[in-house]
Amino acid sequence: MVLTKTGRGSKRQHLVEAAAAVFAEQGFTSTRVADIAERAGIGKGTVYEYFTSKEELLFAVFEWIDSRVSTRVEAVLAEEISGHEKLLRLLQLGADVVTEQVEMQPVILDFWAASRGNLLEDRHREVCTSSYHFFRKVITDFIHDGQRRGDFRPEVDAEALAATVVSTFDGLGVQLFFDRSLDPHRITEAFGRLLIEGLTAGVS
Amino acid sequence: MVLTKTGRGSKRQHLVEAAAAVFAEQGFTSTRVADIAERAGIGKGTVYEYFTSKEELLFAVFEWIDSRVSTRVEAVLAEEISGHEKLLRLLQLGADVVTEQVEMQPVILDFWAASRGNLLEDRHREVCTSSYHFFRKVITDFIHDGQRRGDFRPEVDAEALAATVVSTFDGLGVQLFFDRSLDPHRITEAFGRLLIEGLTAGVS
Amino acid sequence: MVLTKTGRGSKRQHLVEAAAAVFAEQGFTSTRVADIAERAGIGKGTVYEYFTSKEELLFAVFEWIDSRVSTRVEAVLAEEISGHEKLLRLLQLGADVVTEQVEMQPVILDFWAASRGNLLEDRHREVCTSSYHFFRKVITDFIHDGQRRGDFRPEVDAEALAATVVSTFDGLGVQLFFDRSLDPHRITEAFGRLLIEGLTAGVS
Amino acid sequence: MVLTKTGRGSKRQHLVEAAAAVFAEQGFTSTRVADIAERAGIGKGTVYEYFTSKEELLFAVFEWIDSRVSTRVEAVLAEEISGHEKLLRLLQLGADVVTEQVEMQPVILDFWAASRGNLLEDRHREVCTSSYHFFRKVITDFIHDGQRRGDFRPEVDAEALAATVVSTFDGLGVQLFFDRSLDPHRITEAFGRLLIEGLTAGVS
DNA sequence: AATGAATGAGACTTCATTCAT
DNA sequence: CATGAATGAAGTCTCATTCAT
Repeated sequence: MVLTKTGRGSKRQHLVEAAAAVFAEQGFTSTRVADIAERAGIGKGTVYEYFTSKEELLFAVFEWIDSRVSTRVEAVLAEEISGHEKLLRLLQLGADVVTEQVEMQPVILDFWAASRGNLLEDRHREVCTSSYHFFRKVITDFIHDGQRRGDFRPEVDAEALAATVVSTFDGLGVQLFFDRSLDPHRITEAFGRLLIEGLTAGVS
Repeated sequence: MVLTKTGRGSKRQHLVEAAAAVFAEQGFTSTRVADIAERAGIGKGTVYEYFTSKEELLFAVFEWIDSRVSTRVEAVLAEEISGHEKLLRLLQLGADVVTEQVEMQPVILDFWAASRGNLLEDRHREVCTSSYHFFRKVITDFIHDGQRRGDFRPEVDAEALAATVVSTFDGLGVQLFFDRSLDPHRITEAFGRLLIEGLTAGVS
Repeated sequence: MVLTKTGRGSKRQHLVEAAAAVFAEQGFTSTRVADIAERAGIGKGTVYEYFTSKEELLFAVFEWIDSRVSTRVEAVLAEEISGHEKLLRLLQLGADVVTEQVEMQPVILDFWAASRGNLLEDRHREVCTSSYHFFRKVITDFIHDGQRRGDFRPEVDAEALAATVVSTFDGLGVQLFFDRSLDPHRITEAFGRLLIEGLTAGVS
Repeated sequence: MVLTKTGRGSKRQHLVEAAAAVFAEQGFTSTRVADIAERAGIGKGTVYEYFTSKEELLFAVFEWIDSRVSTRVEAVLAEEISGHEKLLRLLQLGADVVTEQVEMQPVILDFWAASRGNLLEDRHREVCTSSYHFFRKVITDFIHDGQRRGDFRPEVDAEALAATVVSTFDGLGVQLFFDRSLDPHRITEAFGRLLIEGLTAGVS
């Protein structure tokens, strides 16, 4: 491995990605710290130079996955396109993420599940909650924006709809993980049609 | 404990419910078989008279939870009410279930998560897949029915919508588990409005 | 099973034989009391009506095996034949027993092994010791008899030779158990030639 | 414990010897891995750094015992002495080994017994068989040698006699273990006289 | 006498974590 | 910084034995 110019940060990141891969393949519980170290090409003890525990690594992996999605979402939001266009792009992104991340899904399931019977239970909840907050806020703001501009129907319950959207993609990720015969883009399209209609129906 | 007249079957069920409670509280991994036995008021070894492993118990719990929902869904489907009414009742049921089952949610998360790195991985997937199949079929049939009767728009992609509905409630269950500030009925209502509009817009 | 007229004794014996068969097949440690009960066609709890423990059953099996050999040995001793003839018959019997009992050998090995780390350790030793005593005495007496009659050389150490004979057949049983390519009759014949020569050389 | 200069290999050997001692005292079944660790002065988990299972340890102990005898036998064979002298030395060695190893005998009994009802059954058999092969071959070769040189009678069945010798010492080990009143040297002497006579009688 | 459901002691083994090098 | 040998806590599961029926 040639990581000469890499600083501490990137080695940590290297470890996060190795952990993500192994967690995804074997599941959190079945993964031994030694497996991660091996995958990362380092010694078992070295893992503890970067993370205080296996669980901490799970947090880091979850946050990494989460941040990658956030980044992509923010990129779409920053695009200078119409609200309608942006909605389509966001839905498209959701379908893409769900599709690309099927193999990473078990890590998310592990993170969710690990929240019980654990000293870090509260932190789990916080991380999840704040992630949900972020995504809901993005969508809520987006809807409010559209409503302000007169693109979306004003009577729509933006918060509730945002929660629905987040739920749908979350649930789709799970469902797809277990049943690969599903077509996320087709499903997203159907959902998108519902959304667009619901948001714009009757609007000029 | 008074279980005098209960046969072997109900003792098993008694155990399933004890396990469900403990799994929900402590999480699958943190639960020791002894905890379940204690909760059920029996000896540790007795658990193995009814289940071959702790994992088998998780299966049983999941199937129990799953079947309780199925039963309620089927009860609604059997009601002699209009398609529109039935849709509302199903959504209502979804919100109810999600609300009532928040405390059971971790068991579902555990079951999902337990599917990786496990000899029973395939069985996990099968159980999940067939559960999804069932719920999607229920909704697909329901939509098709409505389309046949002219209640719903014929161009709607029933399968995709069914997957959406299932995803939404699955995701809502998760989201609610982490963030109790959410109001599932309000969210369901917003989603329901979308659905109804999407299904019936433009239909006489 | 038709055991109508059989008294308690024969049911016990029935159990001993069932245990012998299962011990021989699976080894003492790997045998569960339930296996024995099943083989005997009775309930698991019933075993304890006849034997106080699994170990007690092992004793009974060993003693049964041992007594069957003793009986055969005594039958040969009772025959009215010359000392030389009798010696041949005894050797023949040894080879036969070893051959017939290969499949029972593991029970003997289990019994020997079970003597350590056991509350009944002393009893194990006693049973083994007395069995050895018996067989050595038989041979010692036989040699002394022959010496008295002038058939065998008087300077032969009867006790030591008896121990040798017992050792040889014991060891042959073990060796044959592991290596079925051995021919016990051929080996016994070679040993017998040694013995006869050693006992009779130089005697008229 | 001062093991500073000892490499990994000798630590393993240290463990083998600790295991041998504990197995001999308590028997394989009654020995807990923790007992061995304690005797070796290491942690329980450390045992598994060197051996994959308790059974594997039993193999190692058996092979160690076996190899020690082999080494001594080979040393005698390498001595530059007459065939007759060598035979005496081998018999003497057998008696010595049996005497010195009485306390180790239960380990051998355990190893023999452990061969049944076990996934490693075949390996048990192989190890025993090859040990027997070795010792029989040593004796067979020795007899053939003597026959070639005209020291031993040519009509003697070398293989059968070799099996007899091995059996005798095996059996003597067992018998002595249970009955310490026996004198192995006296018995060996009696057996030796038989052997020598049988091998050399009538030869110049 | 016969049964088998219930029991709980007990042991192997795993693996996250530590720490001396 | 890096390592991996050492550790011991912890938990699943087995099974001999009991005992109410």
